[in-house]
Amino acid sequence: MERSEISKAAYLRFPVYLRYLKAEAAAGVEYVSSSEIAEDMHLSAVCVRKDLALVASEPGKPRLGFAVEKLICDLERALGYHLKTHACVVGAGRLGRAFLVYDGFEHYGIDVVAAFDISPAQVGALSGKPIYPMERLKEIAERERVKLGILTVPGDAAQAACDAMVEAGITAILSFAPAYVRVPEGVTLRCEDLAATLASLISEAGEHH
Amino acid sequence: MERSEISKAAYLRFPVYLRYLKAEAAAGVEYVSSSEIAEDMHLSAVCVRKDLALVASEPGKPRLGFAVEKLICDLERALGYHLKTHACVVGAGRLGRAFLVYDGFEHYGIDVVAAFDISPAQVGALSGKPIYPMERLKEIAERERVKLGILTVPGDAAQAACDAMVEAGITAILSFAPAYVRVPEGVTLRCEDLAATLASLISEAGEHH
DNA sequence: TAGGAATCGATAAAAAAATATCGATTGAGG
DNA sequence: CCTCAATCGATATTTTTTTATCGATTCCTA
Repeated sequence: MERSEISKAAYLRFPVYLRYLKAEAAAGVEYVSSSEIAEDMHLSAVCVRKDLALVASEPGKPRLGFAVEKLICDLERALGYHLKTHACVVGAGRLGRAFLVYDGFEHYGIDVVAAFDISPAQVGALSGKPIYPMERLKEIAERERVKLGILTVPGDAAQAACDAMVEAGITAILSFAPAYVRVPEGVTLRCEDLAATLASLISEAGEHH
Repeated sequence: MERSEISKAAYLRFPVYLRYLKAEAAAGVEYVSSSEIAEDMHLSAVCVRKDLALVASEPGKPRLGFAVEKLICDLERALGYHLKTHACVVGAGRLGRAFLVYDGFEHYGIDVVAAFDISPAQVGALSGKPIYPMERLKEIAERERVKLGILTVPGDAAQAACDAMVEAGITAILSFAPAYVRVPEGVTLRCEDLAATLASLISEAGEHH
């Protein structure tokens, strides 16, 4: 993949550019310059130019800037949104069910096909998406070629659930469980600590004087 | 605040250390060395030592390492979890309601006091937490000294809701709305694009060969 | 049609962060 | 009680990321 040349930090900015550009496109803007983007997004213009140079399929035009629609396509391609991936939710609590029925994933090439829960009370379906008992995780995940798992169980159940996901062949896990979990080599784990994110936001805001 | 000397990247690692240490503490471990942490967390030992040196109130002991309990306290203090902050949820959909009743925030010094929604159908309460109509946002936020807002509305309502939050005196916003929103100077905004996070996870995992 | 203003992209410099190296310290084992 | 092995913390180096500078390009306007 040629993306290895793209810096990690830049990669994290891409989704933000994408949203910005979509907002501009919706407003009827055809061309946008690095300087404009930089100003609106509170970034340095040079940084924006460098980032865009990494993904833009055709160079920006002096005096005009970049074609918005074109840039959106380039970004989506660079981000891999044109690829289709099956995902599942493990832990059908409030948060898990929110993910299960959230319809915003499809634009990103992600299809949440099912949820799993250890409690029989949760088993059933929600908005047409099935909720299975945990025992069927491996069977369904293999059948549906699920490679991505969203972990939304209580902290004390996190490690066991995580192990089950790995066992089921899931290779990328996004965990919202408030616990430290280990995964074997070859499995990508990202932990989203919502409370910690909030807390860091507070201290960031506190620095604004 | 003396935290300005702490690197941004290190600050992001602190919550992960904290979780790890709590897991160790729960397992009865009293002392832990940088090398152990590094190995378990897939980091460089030097990096861990440097990070811990930033927060540890007393130096680590050669041959033993750091006192786990002590380190937990130091990290929590550095992260500001001992301060109390009031937060509110704007948008009482599935995701918003999940945040409203989530009981994991208190350990981080965050108290979610209420939710707001534009739809009268959502108004009421959930697990003792009130859900008010949007019109009362300013009144309640000011009364309860709410400085932190969690934005969980549909994309097309995001900017308006965000403006209302700013108007109500909220200075830090964590947005889960799939849209690009602008905030005035002095307001801290963090966007959590769940779908984009998932998508980035996929491509990260895809690089593992 | 020609000048000018603003943008681009490339190269270079600066800043930040991660990693490596090394002597000093200290608890454990003989 | 003394040696050994492992850890710490500090300094130095490398790598990564961001910011600055500058000539070339090209679209708008007169």
